[in-house]
Amino acid sequence: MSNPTLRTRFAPSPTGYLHIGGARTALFNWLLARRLGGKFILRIEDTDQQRNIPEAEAKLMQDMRWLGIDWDEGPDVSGPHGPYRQSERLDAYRAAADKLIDAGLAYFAFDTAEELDALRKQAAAEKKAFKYARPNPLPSRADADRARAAGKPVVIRLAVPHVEMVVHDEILGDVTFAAGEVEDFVIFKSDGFPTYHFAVVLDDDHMQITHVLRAQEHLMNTPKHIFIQRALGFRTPQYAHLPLVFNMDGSKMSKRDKAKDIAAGRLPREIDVHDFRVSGYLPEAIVNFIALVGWSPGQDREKMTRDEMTQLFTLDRINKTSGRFDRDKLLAMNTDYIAAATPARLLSGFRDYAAATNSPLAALDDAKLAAALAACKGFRTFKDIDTKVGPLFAADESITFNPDAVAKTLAKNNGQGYATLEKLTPVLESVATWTAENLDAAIKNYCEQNAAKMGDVAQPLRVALTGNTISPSIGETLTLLGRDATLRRVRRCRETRS
RNA sequence: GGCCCCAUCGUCUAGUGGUCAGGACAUCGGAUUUUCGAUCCGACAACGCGGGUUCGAUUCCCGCUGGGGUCACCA
Repeated sequence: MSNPTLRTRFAPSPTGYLHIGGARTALFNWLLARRLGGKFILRIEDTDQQRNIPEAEAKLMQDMRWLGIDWDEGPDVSGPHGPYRQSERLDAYRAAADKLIDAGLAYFAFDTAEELDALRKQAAAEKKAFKYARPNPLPSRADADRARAAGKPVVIRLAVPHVEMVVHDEILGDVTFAAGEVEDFVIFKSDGFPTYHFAVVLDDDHMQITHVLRAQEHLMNTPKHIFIQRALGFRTPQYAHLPLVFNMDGSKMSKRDKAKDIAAGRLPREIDVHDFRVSGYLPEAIVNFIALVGWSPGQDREKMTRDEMTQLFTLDRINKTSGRFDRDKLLAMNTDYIAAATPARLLSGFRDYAAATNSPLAALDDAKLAAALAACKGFRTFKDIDTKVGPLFAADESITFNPDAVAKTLAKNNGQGYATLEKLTPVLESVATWTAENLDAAIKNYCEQNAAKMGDVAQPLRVALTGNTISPSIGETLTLLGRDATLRRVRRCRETRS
């Protein structure tokens, strides 16, 4: 079952990083294309001059590549149906609009924003739905020129036929809109740019898109798009509207959440793909997780490689129900992926993470880093590595002692912890070969001779060496730190006793 | 408010005209443990309500309720 003529696309507008919801839309389009041997196209929808952000396009592409979602045609790889940026296709949009005007299928309108606003308010006051009233006769080109000369805004509206419209949706089934539901909407803005509706339809036709998978919030736009297609004589692609994804509390996942979290003194939630990268997630875990929000291969399958998903993906297994983004489950999945990753993948994954952050471990060579990663068995994200072993590779002076940790492990019982450090120093100094095994053995031996529990020794040591109670197992910790630094830090810690 | 979509554990979901309604995450309990992770074992937990259709509905139909989306010269 393959379909080489199948073409899907992802068409983000360049307003920032790739949103996690957008990533899912991109993934589903990609999955379908890969499943059926079709093509996946990336197109940049930059018709809103106000909102475009220069860096955004590059970021979007970087995030997609990071997730492993690659495209066959796009702004940077070109292809037979370009250009793949809407701002570079203005002539085509204008020509099409002209054609519609000439055919009487679209017409000029000169209303100001204020006038429209007033009409809408009035309709609302009368509890009626506002529908733009088509003038009769339609304004001529001369009228448009006069309006322009008079400084009025000139837009083009589609003359929408008064007929029922049935949208065939691959996920939702047939959705019917009564005649008159769709008003004469704007297809060309007064700034000379097409609206989204007009541009998508022209682009999808031009790029021979056969399947449009997009978020369900576009469902109400679909009749508009089909009306444009009919006016232009285009065929209609297959539509599939994906269920929405929300926060756990049911609210929209928005970049604003981050600002809200910061304002509330919380750690900002991850919203963009890039945020998850910075938080230390593995892209394959993210891809697996987002695929499962709104889609399921059945048979209780959850863990899947990209290839497995590609084999299993079908439109008829996409759900209609909207979902919530369960970060706990993502974290658990990431933990599993990390546990299952090869040392080499962990290494490359961490390098990737470090490139996007200011990880204190960025400067380590591969051998050191691999050792650090191995010492942290059971970690959940790459960020955990930073907190767990970061202090071991920082300068001695940068170690600050957590007061709670000091109180609990060192100062308690008249400074028992400090006393332990003192007694332990010669033990450590006498370890002939500084390996995790030897150090563990020496410390265990010390515990036995002094009737101490492992925690009584390990915890004071941890605090002395890192300022905190978190580090790999004590032998690993000492090995990663090295003999000299260990003895230095123990001394330094005892000297700081207040 | 108009239009449209949706409805299985707290969450993501599997599933069937007759099932002990399954899995995963979370939660709770226990085990393990030198910290934080992690790991192991166990438990709790769902078919929104009301009508039909049917020998029998969680499953099919209708209504209700609830949730959501959308009503721009944004995409």
